[in-house]
Amino acid sequence: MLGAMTEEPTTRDRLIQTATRLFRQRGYEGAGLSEILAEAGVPKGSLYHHFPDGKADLACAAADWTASEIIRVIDDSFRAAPDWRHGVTTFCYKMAKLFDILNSADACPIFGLLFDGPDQDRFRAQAEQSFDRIIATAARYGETLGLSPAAAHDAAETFIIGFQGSWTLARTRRKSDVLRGLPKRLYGPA
Amino acid sequence: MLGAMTEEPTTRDRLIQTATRLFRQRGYEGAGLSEILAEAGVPKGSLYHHFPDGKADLACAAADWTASEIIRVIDDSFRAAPDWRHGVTTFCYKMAKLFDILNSADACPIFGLLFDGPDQDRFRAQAEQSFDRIIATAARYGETLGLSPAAAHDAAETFIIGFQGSWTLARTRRKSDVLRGLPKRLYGPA
DNA sequence: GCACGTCTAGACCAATCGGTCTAGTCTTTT
DNA sequence: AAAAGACTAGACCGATTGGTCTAGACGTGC
Repeated sequence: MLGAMTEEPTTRDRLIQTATRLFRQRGYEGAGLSEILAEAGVPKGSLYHHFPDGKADLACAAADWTASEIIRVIDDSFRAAPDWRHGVTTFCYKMAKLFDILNSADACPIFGLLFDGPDQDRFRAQAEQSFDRIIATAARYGETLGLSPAAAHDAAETFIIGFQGSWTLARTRRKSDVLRGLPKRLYGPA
Repeated sequence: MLGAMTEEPTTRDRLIQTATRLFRQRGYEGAGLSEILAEAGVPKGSLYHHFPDGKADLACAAADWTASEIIRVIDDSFRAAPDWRHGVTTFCYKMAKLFDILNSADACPIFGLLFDGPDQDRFRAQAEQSFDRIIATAARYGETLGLSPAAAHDAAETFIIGFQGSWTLARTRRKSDVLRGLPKRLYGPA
C-alpha cells in the first residue's frame, strides 16, 4: 500500500472530515468527541491510534485538511482567470454556493482554522501556518497575473481579510449575497 | 433605587463583564460556568436569579453589552472626525490599542457576538441585531459626513467587514499592525 | 417586629466530558 | 502456521459540566 492512492475514505479520513464539519458547526469545545466518533462510525480506540494526542491532534489535522480544500478552490478559481478580479469573483461565487449548501449556519471554513480551545498557542501556530499557505497561494496567482510580488501579497491579504469578514456577516444574516458582493466592495463597480 | 444610577458595579454587571471576557477568550462552550462565577465572585444562585435561562441568557446579555461598548468606541472615533476616513482610522487605532492590551489572544469583540453554542438561532438573531446596531451607528456618521444614506450604509458595512477580517488575521499573527493598516487597505494611500 | 420580595450562598445532581486500557480482529511477514 | 504489527472495538474512569433546589441574609412596608 503506497499511501492515499485508493479512493474509498479511510477511517482516518472519515474522522478528519466529520470532525471538520462538527468543529465548524459547534466550535472546538462544542463538538463532543463521542459525537464525532458516532457520526464518523469510528470507535474511540481508532481515534487514539491515529491521533495519539486525541482531540487536539484531530483538530490540527482538520485545520490542515481545511486549508488544503480552500487552496484547491483558489486553484480552481484562478487557474483560468484572465485577471485578478475575475479570480476573486469566481472564488467568492464558489464559496457562496458552498455557504448555501452548508445551511448558512457554519463558521467560515478559513476562520474556522482558528480554534478557540485550550492549548491556545498550538492552535494559533497551526492557524497561522494555514493562513500563510492560503495567502501565499493567492499571491502566486497575483504574480502570474502581472502584479509585483509585494503588490500580489498585499492584494491576497486584502482579499482574504475581506472574505473573512464577509462570511461572518453573511452568516449572521443567513444570506450569501454578502459574499457575492465582495469584489464590488473591494474593487468598485465592474 | 432608580436602576443604574450608582457607579459601583452591581453583581449583575460584574457577571456580564467577566462572562464577556471569558467568552471572548475561550468561546461559549469553552468558558465554564463555574469559572465565570469564580472569577466574578458570584454564587450560582445569583446567576440564576438574574438570568433565569442560565448560560444562554448570560451570553446574550454579554453580546448586548459588547455591542454597546463597540458603539461607544465608534462614537468616540467619529464624533470629531473631519471625514469618514479619519473616523475609520481613529477607530482602527483605538481597537489596535485594545488588541495589544488584550494580549493579542482574544477573539474579535464584534465577531465574538456570534456564539458557536447550541440554541443557534437565538444566538444568531442576537448577533444580527447587534451587528445591525453597530453598522447603523457607523452609517449615521457617514451621513453626517456627507454621504448619501445608501452610500453611508454600504461604507459602514465595508468598514465592519474589513475590521472583522483584520482582527482575525491580527490574532493569528499576534500583531496589531494589520488593524492599523486597514484604512490604507480600504481607501488607498493617505 | 414581623412578614414579604429580592438577592446571595452553596450543597447537590444526573449527564457528559476527554482520555485510558484491555481484548480482539485483521493483514502481512517469515 | 506462527508471530508480529496495525487497527478496531468499547467498557470504564475521574473530573467537570450546566442546572436545580433549599436555606438564609438583607432591606422595606406595614
